[in-house]
Amino acid sequence: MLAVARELLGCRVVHGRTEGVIVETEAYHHSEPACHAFVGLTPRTKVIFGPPGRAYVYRSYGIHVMLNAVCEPQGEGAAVLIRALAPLRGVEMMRERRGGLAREQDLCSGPGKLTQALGVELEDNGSDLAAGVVRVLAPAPEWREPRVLAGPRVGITQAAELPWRFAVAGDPNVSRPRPPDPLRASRRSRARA
DNA sequence: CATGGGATTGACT
DNA sequence: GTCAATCCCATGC
Repeated sequence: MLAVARELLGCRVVHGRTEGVIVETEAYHHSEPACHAFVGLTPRTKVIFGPPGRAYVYRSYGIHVMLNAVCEPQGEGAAVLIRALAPLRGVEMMRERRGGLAREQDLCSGPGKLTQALGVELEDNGSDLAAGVVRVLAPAPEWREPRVLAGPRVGITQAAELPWRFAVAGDPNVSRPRPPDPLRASRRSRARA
């Protein structure tokens, strides 16, 4: 599951004529309390315990739609939350859906933002990410093996210490707060000293 | 059937 | 930095 969260970085998400490159993910597993599947098998968590390669889509805080990729074999509750994309295609459509924002890096820089920009709906819950309305495709050559930063997950109160958030280093579309980049940090401390 | 919490965002101070 | 918006669903009476 952690390997999947890393490998999804650089992959593309396609919905209709809109497409983006995944630059930030978070892993969740039924063995830890931040995961919806922690409570066991219920109508809500059924998809997370189901076969891998499906979309787990749900509404958060009554407002935002979240998109996850289910992983691990059926019976094991694990999913990777897709937290940010680099817009690739259909940028004008994304802008319209997001309310005409000017900056491209504000279109998909958060889990609720990217579903709004792509038009992902709650009805996409349980759909096949290889053949459904929402698809995940292999990375383009230039997005293979990006430099990856890991850090604690965002916006949770349970199991907050697990470093299960992954982001492409230096990408402007990564949501805030950004995981610290060791290279930049060392340069800054050198400049200060 | 009523209640409460949550993997967020944007507007405001 | 704070705060409200807003709804699905698990849980408890």
